[in-house]
Amino acid sequence: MHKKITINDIATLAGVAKSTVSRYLNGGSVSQHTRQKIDRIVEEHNYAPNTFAQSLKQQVNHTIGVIVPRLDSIAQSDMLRGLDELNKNDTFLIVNIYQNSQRELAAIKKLQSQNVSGLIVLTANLTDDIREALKESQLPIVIQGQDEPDFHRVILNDMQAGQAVGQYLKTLTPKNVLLLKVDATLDRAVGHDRFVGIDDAVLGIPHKEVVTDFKLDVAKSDALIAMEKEKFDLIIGASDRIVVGAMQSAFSLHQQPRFIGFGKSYFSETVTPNLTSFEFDFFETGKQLYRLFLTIRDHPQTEIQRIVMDGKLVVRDSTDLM
Amino acid sequence: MHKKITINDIATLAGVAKSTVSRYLNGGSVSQHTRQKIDRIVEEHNYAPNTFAQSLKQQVNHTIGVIVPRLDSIAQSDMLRGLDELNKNDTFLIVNIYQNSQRELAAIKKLQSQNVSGLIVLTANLTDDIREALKESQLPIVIQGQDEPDFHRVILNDMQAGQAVGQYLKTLTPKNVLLLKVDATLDRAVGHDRFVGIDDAVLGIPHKEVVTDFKLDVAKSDALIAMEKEKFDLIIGASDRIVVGAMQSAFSLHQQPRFIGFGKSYFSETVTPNLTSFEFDFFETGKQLYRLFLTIRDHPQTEIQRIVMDGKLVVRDSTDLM
DNA sequence: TTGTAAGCGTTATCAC
DNA sequence: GTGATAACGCTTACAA
Repeated sequence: MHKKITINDIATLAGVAKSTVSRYLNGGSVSQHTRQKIDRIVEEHNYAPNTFAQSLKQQVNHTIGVIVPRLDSIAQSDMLRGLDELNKNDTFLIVNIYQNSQRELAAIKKLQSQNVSGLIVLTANLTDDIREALKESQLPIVIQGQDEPDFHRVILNDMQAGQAVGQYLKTLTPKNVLLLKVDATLDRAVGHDRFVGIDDAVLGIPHKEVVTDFKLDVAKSDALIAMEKEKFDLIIGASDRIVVGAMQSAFSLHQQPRFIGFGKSYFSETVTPNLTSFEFDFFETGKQLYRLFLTIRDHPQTEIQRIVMDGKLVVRDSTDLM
Repeated sequence: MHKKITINDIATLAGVAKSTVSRYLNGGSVSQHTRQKIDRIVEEHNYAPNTFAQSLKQQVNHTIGVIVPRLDSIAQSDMLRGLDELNKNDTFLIVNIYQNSQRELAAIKKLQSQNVSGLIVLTANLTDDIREALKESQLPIVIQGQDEPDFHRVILNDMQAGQAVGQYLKTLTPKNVLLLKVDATLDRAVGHDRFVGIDDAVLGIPHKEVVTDFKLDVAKSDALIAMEKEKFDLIIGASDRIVVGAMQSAFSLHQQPRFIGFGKSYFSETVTPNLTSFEFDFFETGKQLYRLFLTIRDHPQTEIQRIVMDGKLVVRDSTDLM
């Protein structure tokens, strides 16, 4: 209702100097008497400090830019939840760049011009431009995704993931395995690292490899083509979404192979049968990111940190039912 | 690398007054000569204005607080995408309140103290506290969700949704219908409005009503109990998630009823069979929200606006296949 | 075209 | 315990 009240207004209303009000607000020593007067006024007018003036004066602010590649993913929203979980005094300025590196570059620039006090980048793949822009920045920065040697980072142990799935695969004694991969040059962690252990495990087992795409439709039709030619009793996809595509193709072909996915998605427990999947704890990953960020913000000289998050295989009906 | 440079530094480096630099930056008249000098310096030092000082001076800023009830929902992320789509100069400060009204109240307070220039609230249900806090605020505010008469708002036409599903339902000539509702006192739009047309349509058709919960597990077990007692050939749920729960129960009972959901979710096209669902265009809803916000921000005296978004029934395999 | 100076709301220093 | 006063970086009359 009332116009925004300032420290100055309070001072005149209380008949004191603004510096006294400031002291009052910041817990300095104030006499009983003035304290009460100011108390009343602050209460009544619902005073809130002007954060711009504060930031300007104090030369610090508690806004952290968070760049996310997308929002419609459980991985991203869980990581954000992890950030929120540990947050006390910071404000996260979340920018969705819609998996577009142009937008990402623009976001970095814009966030810097907004004087954020640091950057948490959840995007996996840094282009040269972006890597450059981040390096030039004097801000504390933490990234999540690929294993970039020049940055403080929290990464997922995709190697371990592949090993675990490889081990498990053997216990299923499949007759013919279909591997749905993605282009390793676009996403090394997923396209390459995740499959090292699996490639090992399928040696000696009949199998076929198809390079497909993260999109559901593409994966679905690529899988369909492969499954029409020969029959598989185990299908492993580079991501849950890819596997769901394959499931739909299987359904339409009246086939019932077993399935293994990766990631942790909205799907694993809603598709039928529920999907066996190697899952990472993105919530915990978010917390680690924030901890790491605080560390390097408060100790700028810290040497480059690299935190690796392990995951675990969650066995559900898609490999268990039949 | 370099410490942050200010307008003052540029001025001394260029040997001019800082007001000249300011004029240069804001497109005022500057001579060829000085322009070039300043150009060089700005370029070289990668000058970016201090937004705090700017906002402090200009008494305006372009940060809009956006309160979302959750992030792991296609509805929310599509609305946010709608906001981004139309955005030119604003910065959205997104706060996830995790469907917790305590957090929501805190978020409103915090955003105000951060001097945002307005609020876009995507939460459906306002508690008295929150309604109060929003009313007291002198900021431009737009809400999405329930039909709150005192606020500028964009709402979904849940009445129309129910009518459309009711119409369609009749064409399916079901023998026995299961309606999975939610508590109307908690969410009137979903619990009540969505079912008006459906309740009409099932008059004269055998049917059963169960009040369940938005959570997948709860819906699943509530559906299971009902489905064990009698057999249904059509199941309608208040949300897609609820229907997915029912689908899983049907699967485990080896039943194959038809299904209709509401909302637009990550599930509709990943479950098998794909789900027939009444869908709203949340992307468009987000755009409308932003348009409405700009209108009321720029014309504070505008009378209360109410925008209604229609949706449409998308028929997929879950009612079509058998 | 350019410079001087005041002021945005806050904090901090330093006399009183 | 209190109150001038300067300063943070920027914009904006107004004067030169």
